Amino acid sequence: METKAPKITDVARLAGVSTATVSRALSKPETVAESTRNAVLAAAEKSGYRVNLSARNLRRQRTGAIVVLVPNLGNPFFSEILAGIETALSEVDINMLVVDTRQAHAKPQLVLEYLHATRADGIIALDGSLPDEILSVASSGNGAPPIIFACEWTPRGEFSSVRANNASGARMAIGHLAELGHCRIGILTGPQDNVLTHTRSAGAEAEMAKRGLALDLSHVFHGDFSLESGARAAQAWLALDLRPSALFCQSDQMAFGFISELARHDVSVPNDVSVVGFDDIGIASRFIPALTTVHQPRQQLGLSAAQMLFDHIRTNSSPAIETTILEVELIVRDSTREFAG
Amino acid sequence: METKAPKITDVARLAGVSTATVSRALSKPETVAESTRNAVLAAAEKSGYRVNLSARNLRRQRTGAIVVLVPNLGNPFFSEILAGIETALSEVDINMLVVDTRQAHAKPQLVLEYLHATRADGIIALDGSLPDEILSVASSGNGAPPIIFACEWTPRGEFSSVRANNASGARMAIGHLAELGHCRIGILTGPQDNVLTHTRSAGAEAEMAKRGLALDLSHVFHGDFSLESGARAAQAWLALDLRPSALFCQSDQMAFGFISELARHDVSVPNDVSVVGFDDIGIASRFIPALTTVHQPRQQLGLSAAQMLFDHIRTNSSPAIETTILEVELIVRDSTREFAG
DNA sequence: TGCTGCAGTGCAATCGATTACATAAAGGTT
DNA sequence: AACCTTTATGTAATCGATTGCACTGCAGCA
Repeated sequence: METKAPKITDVARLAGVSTATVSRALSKPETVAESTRNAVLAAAEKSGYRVNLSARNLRRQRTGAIVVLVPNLGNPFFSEILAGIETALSEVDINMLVVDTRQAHAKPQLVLEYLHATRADGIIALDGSLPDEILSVASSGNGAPPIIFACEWTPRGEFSSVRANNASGARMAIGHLAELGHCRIGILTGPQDNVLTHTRSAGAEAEMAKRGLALDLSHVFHGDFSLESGARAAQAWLALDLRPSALFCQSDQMAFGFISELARHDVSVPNDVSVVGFDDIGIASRFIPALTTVHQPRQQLGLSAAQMLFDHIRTNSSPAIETTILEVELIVRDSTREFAG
Repeated sequence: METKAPKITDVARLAGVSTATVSRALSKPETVAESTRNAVLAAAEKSGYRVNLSARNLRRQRTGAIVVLVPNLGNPFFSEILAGIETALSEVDINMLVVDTRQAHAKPQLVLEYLHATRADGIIALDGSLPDEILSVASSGNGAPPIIFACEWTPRGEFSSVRANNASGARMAIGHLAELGHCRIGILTGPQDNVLTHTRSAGAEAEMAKRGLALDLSHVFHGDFSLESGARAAQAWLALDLRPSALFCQSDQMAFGFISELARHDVSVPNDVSVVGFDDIGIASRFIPALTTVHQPRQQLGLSAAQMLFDHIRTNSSPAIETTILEVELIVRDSTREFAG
C-alpha cells in the first residue's frame, strides 16, 4: 500500500513554509534561517521526500547526465576507467550514460542522434578516433556540451584531455629491453590512425635513436590492440629470416596474442624473444609468463577526466584547453630477459 | 552563433498547427491525418527539433532510464553483458545508468539512495547477492521499478531472471573430465554465499554421483571468482598429499590464477593437472595453455534481460515471474587431457 | 523619529511536453 | 433533413521544482 511519492508541496505543508523555502533549504541552505532549515529538513526526512529530477532538470535547463563514449565495452581496459569515472560521479548529482561506439564509425548518425537526444551536460570520450560529425557537436561552442578525452585524444580540433604519459612509457619499455642487451627490437603497433599508436611509436623510436639502435622497418608489425592482431604479428615474426630478439607491444592484449601464438609454434617467451606490453591489465601478472608491461593508472584516468569535466560544466563559459598527463610505470615481470646471443 | 534549441511551439508554428498535434504526430502518428503528419515531420526536420526528455519524462511520470547494478566494473565478464544490454536499449528510448555495487555491500545506503534518487523505470541486477534493503526497493510492488536479474539471481524473494544453464555447464565440465579418465576431480568454487557457486557445485556433484565418482571434501577449494583466489587454491593444491588430477574451476579467472601459480612451481597444466574453467572470457582461447571452459552467451544474457525488463515496464501491472535459461557450451581446448596414471 | 539596508520568506511565472476534454467537420443512417 | 459517429484538431490544465521579484520586519544610523 505504498502511497504516492511525496512532492515538494507535501514537505512545504508539513514544515509550514512555502515551496520556495523548501527548495532553497535543500539546495542553498545558507540562504535560509537555521530554524526554518531544520524544520524543512525534518519534514523532508519524515516524508521521505526525494526531488524529482525530471522537474529539476527541466527547470534548470540541464539533464544531469554525462555520456561516456567507449570504443569497445568488451575490452576490460575500458571498464576500469568507467569505474574511475563512476567514483567521481558519486560525489556530485550526475549520472553516467555509457555508449559503445563500435558501430559509430560505420554509422556516425546513430551516436550523433543519441547525443542530441540526451542533451547530456558533458561528454567523456575514451575514443580518440571519433568521426568528425561527432566532434563537431562538441566543438560548436555556445550551448554545446563540453567534452573531455580520456586515454585517447584527437589531434584535430582542440579539446581538453587526460592521458597517460605514453611517450615516456614507450621509452621505458625500449630502455628496459636495450639494457637487457637487445639491439634488434621490434614494435607491434596499434591501429595506424590512432594517436596512441603514434605517440608510443614516436617515444619508442626516440629512445632507440638515443641509444643508437636502428629500427628495421621489417620489424614493425601493425596490429589493432586486439588479441588476434597479436597472433597475426606472431605469424609475421615467424616468417622473418632475421627476427627481432625483443618486441614492444603497444597493448597487453596484443602481447598475449603474440606470446600465445608463438607458444603454439614452440617458440618461448622470454627465452627466444622478450616481450613488453602496455596497459597492465589485470591478467598481466598472471599470464604465463607474467607480462612485463607499462602500467597505466586507469582508475585515476577516469577520475581525473570526470573531475575536469565537472569543472568545465560548472564554469561553462571557459573554453580553456587543459591537458593532464599522468605518469606511468614500468612493471618488470617474466616476459623479458637479457639478450642471449 | 548557435540559436536556442527549438521547442515544440516552434515546430507547431512552422507547421501551422497546435502543439498538441505536433506531439501526436511524433508519438502517435496514426492518430493524425497523413497530410498534417507530413507537414509536422517536415517542420520538425527543418528546425532540427528534438524532444526535451526532462519535459517529456516529467509529464509522463517516468525517467526514461534503467539502472544496471554491476558487481565489479573491472571484471571483463560483465562489460560484455553491458554491451548486450546496450544493444537492446538502442532500439527503445531508454538510457542505461551503470552502477558498480562493490561498496554496496558495506554501505547499502549509498546504492539505495541512488536508486531512490534516480527513480529508474527499471533495474537489471548482475549481482545476485544484493543486500536485502536493496531488494526490498524492487519487491515493494505498486510503484516500485521492476527488476530483472541477469547471470546471477537471488534465492530469496521472487524475481524474474535470465541465466545461463549453470548446472548443465558444470555437468559438462565434469563429464568431460570423467571421460578423459579422471576420477579424482576437485572443485574450485566461487564465494560461499553465491547462487552460481551453489548451482555449479550441485551440477558438478550430481554428475560425479551419476558417474560413481566420489568427491573428496579436501578436494573442494573455496575461492571468490578472482585471479588471486585461484592462485591461493593452487597453494592449497600443492600442499595436498593426494592431489586431484583434474580441477573444475567455477570461473575462468580462477582457472588462470590457479594455472599461473602452479606454473611458478613447475607444475604443468594439462600434463600434471587438467583444468576446466567457466565463462569463456576473451583471453581464454589465448591463455597458455588455451583454456577448456564452459562458454556463456554473455551478449545474449544482457540482451534477453533488457528485453524482459522492457516487457515488464510496458505492462507494468504484471508481476508474473519469468525465468529464461540460456544454454551453454563446453569448449575443449588445451588445458585438459586424458588421465595418465 | 524616519530612513535605508538586509535577511528571510512567499507569490507566481516558468521550464517543455503530454493529454483529457471540447469542438468542428465530414460521412452515414433512417 | 435530423441525428449520430467518427476523425482530426485545438484549448488549456498538468507534471514538480526553481527562481525573479516583491514584501515584511527588524537593526542600524542620522
